[in-house]
Amino acid sequence: MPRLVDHDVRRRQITDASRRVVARDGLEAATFQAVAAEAGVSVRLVQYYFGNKQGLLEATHRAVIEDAAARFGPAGQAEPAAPREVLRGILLALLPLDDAQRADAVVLAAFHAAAVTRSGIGPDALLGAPRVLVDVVAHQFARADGATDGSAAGSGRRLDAEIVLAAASGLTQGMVGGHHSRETALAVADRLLDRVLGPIGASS
Amino acid sequence: MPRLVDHDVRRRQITDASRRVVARDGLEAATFQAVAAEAGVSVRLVQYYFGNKQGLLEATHRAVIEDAAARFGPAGQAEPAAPREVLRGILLALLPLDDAQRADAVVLAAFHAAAVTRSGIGPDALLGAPRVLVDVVAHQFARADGATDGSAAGSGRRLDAEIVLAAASGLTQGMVGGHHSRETALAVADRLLDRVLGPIGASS
DNA sequence: ACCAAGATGGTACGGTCGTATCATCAAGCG
DNA sequence: CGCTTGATGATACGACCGTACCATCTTGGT
Repeated sequence: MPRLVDHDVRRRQITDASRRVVARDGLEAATFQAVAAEAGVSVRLVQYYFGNKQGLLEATHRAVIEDAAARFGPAGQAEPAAPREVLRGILLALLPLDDAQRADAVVLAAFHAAAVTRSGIGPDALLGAPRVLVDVVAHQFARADGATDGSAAGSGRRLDAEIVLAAASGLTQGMVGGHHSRETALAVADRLLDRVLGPIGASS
Repeated sequence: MPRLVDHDVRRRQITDASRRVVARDGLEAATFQAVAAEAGVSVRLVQYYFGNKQGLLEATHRAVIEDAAARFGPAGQAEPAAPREVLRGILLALLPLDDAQRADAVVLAAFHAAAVTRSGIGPDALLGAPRVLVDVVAHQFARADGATDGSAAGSGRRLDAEIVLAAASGLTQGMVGGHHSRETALAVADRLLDRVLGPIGASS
């Protein structure tokens, strides 16, 4: 046939450009023309690969989420790591500590804001994915409590897991908003682990 | 002079309509025509009172923030309330527990997402206002610790205050995203107070 | 060699949005 | 009573956006 090209790599090239545009100028700036210019291709090409704007936006959204999920792949290291270190690793993977993660956080915030309104973005089933982290975090709490089997730790530990995840979310928001530096965010994260894993080195 | 009309009430009427539009359909749907139709006035009127779109958006933003700030006005009750109750009151004022607060939270999230990008919304000095709550919360921790004077409590308590505020922010995000119901959010909030105010009724 | 089909470019069209301009109405004051 | 001025309505204009359509080039199979 004709000039065969790797569609996946082309799509990736375009969604990367789309992510940069959204992170820099917001979701409403992610127009066909802006994305095409950022990717160095023609408008027609973007249209060719993603059909319409919703397709482009959904693919962009999915790309960001998949990247974020991939950050937890190698996190499942040798289990014998101390629960506190595992939790700390999750926190570090959640927080926008470098520029790439910060950009992703901005893009996710934009999609999240769009998803809760009827603005064309779907009910955002993907963004609910971090919900599975509740189980992972609660499991680490159970390990810290010395529970033999995996589950059946009191529901309080599930609440603690929710606290950790909510704080991570709020901390992320504070970091992209410029209210928290990397240093203060890490200090808060460590303090959070202190507070939620028994009172070992408690108080000021 | 001519038909004198209360400009403040007219502006309020229009910003209220703008808030409804943003909460329902997102920030990019807050067009002159949509806001005018929602408020039941002509497009020219909106333009007359706010000049250009940035003026309308800034006024809308400010209106939401002022409403949120007003929610903390009557909160300064008789100081002798127990620190935990004061903190709980702050949490309840922060969380979107009714529909109006939920709508405000959605609008604030939309503005926040727009503010971190170069999408016309200013550097969002207003949204940083909740930062003063850090002092208030830290002060309650100092009271709970039995510090005689107001300040000078260890910096650890400031970190605890950051934890509480970050968790409130993340919890808000989880509620508008549909991941938390009112009940589970309140349960997490209470558990958070347990965790951060000494280990009184600790563990599961 | 050539042609079918995939990949890409160019461009036109309808719609909407922000804004500016022109026109009209209403009311208080001299 | 009429005029000045504030408040409101109607509309026009230029820009941009999403999308559809038409044209062109490229390449692999026969």
